[in-house]
Amino acid sequence: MIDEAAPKPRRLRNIAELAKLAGVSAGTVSRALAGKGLVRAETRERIQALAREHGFRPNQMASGLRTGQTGVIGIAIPLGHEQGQHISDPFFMSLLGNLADTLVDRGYDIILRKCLPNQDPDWLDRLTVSGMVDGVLLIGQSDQFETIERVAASYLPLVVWGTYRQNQTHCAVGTDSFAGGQLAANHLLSSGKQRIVFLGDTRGLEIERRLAGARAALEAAQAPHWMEHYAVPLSADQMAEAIGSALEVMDPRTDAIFAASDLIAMTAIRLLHERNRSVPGDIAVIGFDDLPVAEQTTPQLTTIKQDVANGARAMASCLMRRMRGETVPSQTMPARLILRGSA
Amino acid sequence: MIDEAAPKPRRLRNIAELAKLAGVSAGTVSRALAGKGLVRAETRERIQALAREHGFRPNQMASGLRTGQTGVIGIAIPLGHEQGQHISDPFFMSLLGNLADTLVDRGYDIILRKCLPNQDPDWLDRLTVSGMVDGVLLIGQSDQFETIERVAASYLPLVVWGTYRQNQTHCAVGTDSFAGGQLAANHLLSSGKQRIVFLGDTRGLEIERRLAGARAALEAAQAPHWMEHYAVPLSADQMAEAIGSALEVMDPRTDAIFAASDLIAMTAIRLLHERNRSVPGDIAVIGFDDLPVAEQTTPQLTTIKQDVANGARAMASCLMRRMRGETVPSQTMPARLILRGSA
DNA sequence: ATGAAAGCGCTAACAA
DNA sequence: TTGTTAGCGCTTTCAT
Repeated sequence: MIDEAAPKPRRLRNIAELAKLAGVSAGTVSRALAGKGLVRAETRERIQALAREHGFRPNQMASGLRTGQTGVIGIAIPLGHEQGQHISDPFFMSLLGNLADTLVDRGYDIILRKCLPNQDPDWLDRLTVSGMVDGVLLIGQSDQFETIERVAASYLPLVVWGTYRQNQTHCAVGTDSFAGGQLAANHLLSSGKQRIVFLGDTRGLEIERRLAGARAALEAAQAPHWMEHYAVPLSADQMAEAIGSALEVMDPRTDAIFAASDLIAMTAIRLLHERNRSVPGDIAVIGFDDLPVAEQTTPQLTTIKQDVANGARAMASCLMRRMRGETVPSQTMPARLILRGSA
Repeated sequence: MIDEAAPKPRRLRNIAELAKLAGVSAGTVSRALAGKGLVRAETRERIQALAREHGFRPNQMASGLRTGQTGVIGIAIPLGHEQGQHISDPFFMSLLGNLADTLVDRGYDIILRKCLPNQDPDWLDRLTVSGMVDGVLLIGQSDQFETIERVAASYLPLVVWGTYRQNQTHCAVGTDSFAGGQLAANHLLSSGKQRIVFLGDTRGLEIERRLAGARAALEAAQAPHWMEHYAVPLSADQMAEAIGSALEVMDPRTDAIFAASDLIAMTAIRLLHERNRSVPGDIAVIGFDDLPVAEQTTPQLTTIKQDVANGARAMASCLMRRMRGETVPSQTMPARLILRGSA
């Protein structure tokens, strides 16, 4: 049998080949595929049908190069002081998932990058000037405030999840950590707790604000009370150990723990159980984040909720506007107390 | 003051501008920046210093277009039958984190994409022929086995996390789900449990194999026993409801639950507690995945461990070899029983 | 409505 | 060792 009938659907390599097949010029194909109205409807549909049939899609690299737009947003997770090599923080993961959703809805692709500022001081520039992205989202400030400020001074389409400081250059979207800390401490105080231990690594700006908020609440309250503070790493394996030793070292009269994250809170609850200390009877535990798993613990976790869904949308919308050249101010999302069983 | 002293560090837009600044040609700059040995050491270092000083980096789009290599790997999460719009499954997230680590180590960037096959049958081709990626990793097969097979037939650099079926074309790396199911069921049987309920959506290939393995184990055992099966969605909000109603409907003599994931297991344990059924006394619960949180529940979760770290490394290494043109076979990672308190 | 041609920024073959 | 040049695949004036 002669292969005259076979349409020979060899993979089309570029617009020119499709153009030859359609008997038109490359320019026309480009216009047709872009769906612009500058092509006769009949021609456009014929070309689109042909493209579909051959599974052809214009090369995004070439089009990006030509137009100066890539259709890609870079999302970077800076791991400065954090010990672990892994992107493990479930809150960050949840934020990432929400960002992915909202960016996809807006037609953007995502380049995901884990950055290690200690090994590469240029981590942020590397992304912004790579030519691969139209804008950059940072999940967390880590301990890189200065670097972010420097880059933001000359690179507009950059939005960061984290804390806003007076007069900072870069656009930050984040939960009101200070208010969240106040909320947590006030709740503990109003349950009659007075001796609070804070568990978290305050080298992270947000964590530091949570502690500051709690301290402020204690000072505002007219009662005998105090607060201790122990640093706890974010990486899963070292966390339990650090919390365990904090539990050993801390004042035995401690009657409440304010954990900088739900993960820390959950681990603390487990370790307290192992030591036969009841929660919240002996020691109340309050977390931060309100991860989905906060409902799954026993007792269920009382915590300060960060609204990731709205946070992600806010970040995306700020970024879009900055990509258009607008200078958008930072934005703070409210923190909310979620009352469950642990405090 | 005249600005003669100011080095006027205007942003360099391309290699040509840097070349002019260095008094060499664009070609030389390109070679110098690539670190190749075809440039006099002194010249190379001078150029590199200049680039560093001005924060210049070659445009990756242009270089990608020219070389046909992008240095980017696409990671796609297909959500076919899954209801939720969100990339929420913590096991997938954990795999993603590990993949990110190992790919970064190999010098690759990652394009992350959430795919909705029901809304876009071309979801996979869109990524493979975009020209944006050197290879593609799929996190899960969802219900897209046929589509993956079709694409894999003509696109070599594709590796999928999931199940291997006899004679399949595409390269799959995954835990031995069948063996994992056997392991789980045999453990329950050996603890004297006989009436097992399986909780999970068997439209996912891996889930289906876990159930099949458990069934096989039951049949192999010479004992009176049976197994029921209830579908449970992956999305967090609907999961609890589905499990709750399963708990209502199921045979009251049920003495064990085999959950298709740790998340399902944790939710089941919580709901059982709420109904005053003790775990594992009244009902044993065994999970699947061994997420970090499996240690945090009360009681701690007995589960079947999937080795994500090695799984991610295996996927990456298979992909690299396929990108070099080798045809690499599928790979199955062993499942392991992790004994804790819940079963 | 369509074609021709220039050029986005880079790399690599070829020349010198 | 370095410079020159062609061209990766696309979009977009400018002509027609």
